[in-house]
Amino acid sequence: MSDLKKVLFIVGPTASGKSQLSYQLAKKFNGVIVNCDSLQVYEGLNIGSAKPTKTEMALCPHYLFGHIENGDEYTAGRFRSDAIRLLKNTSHSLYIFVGGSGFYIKALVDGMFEETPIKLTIQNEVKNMKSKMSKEELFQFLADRDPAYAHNIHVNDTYRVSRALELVLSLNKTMKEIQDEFSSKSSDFIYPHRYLGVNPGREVLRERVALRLQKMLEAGFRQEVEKLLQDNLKTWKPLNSVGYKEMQEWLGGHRDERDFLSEVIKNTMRLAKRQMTWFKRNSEIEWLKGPLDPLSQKSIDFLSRD
RNA sequence: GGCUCGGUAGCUCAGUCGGUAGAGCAGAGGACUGAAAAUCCUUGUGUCGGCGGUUCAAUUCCGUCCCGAGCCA
Repeated sequence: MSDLKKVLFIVGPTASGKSQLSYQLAKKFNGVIVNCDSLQVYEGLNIGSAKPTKTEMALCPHYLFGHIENGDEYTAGRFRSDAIRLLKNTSHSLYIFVGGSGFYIKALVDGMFEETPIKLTIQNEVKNMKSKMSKEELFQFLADRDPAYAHNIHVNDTYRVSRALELVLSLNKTMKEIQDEFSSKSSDFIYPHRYLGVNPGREVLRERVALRLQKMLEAGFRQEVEKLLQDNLKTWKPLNSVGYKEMQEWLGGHRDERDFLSEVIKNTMRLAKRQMTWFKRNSEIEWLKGPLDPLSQKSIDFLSRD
């Protein structure tokens, strides 16, 4: 019955007006909203992640928002399986995936290899190497086992070097072999889909980001982070993301309010840029300057047909 | 009004014993296969304040003017 279901992706940089567009389209074409943002999946990250409010969520069904407990780890792979399960197990005709996490969207549409749990011994081995070797030595160690993948990444990117080492040592295969093994299987993502992109341009975006940050503070962003810190989540990785990181520094007395504001705006703009780098590569995206721009006939046809 | 110190990239500044200049930050571009709002890479032409003078050659020396800061009247 999957042929009755279709998927619309609404992508674009943070604060571009994606949500607004998604609500208009959900209403007009009777769609449901699915989250495609790596932070909004967490239960306790509401204000700072710009998650839709309760009022907004009441407008139509929402999925994959806040379904992960604080302190838990989430990944692109889990997002992919959550999204596929959702598509299989529910029966709406239009799923509107909204969010700025390009990696998650790619994982969903293009697929990913099966999750491989990394044995504790290997985790420790890599951790150990990381602390004892220089990053050049660590990189060389990977390059000896997987020259092709090492060629793709940079010596300084110890995050990717370590991750690749864990996989290569666990499976005793190169990254390319691991990835190829996957591509020989067909993707589960079989639904007809289209992409709409919203990007108002840098200047407008900067204003929107600044305004949104003010609103976040008024809505209690400080208190949200204070509570997370009380719950002993200081080292939880999502709290290292834009806004949450700077808020911790402000609360800890390492910045004042002015400094906090300018730093968050700057880092949000950088995030927007990285998000756009991801989306520019996808030539299927139909770009709008704002949520009120008219859609192309092709998109309207896609959304209208049953 | 006099004296002193400054005026070099969007910002803060370095430098050239005369051969047209470079750092940090900001900005821009990019990569991305389980932290992705993360992680990482690449990227600096600017009337060296204006106008004259000396010189083969001036951002650099000299004169003068403009602007800023400070001190003295």
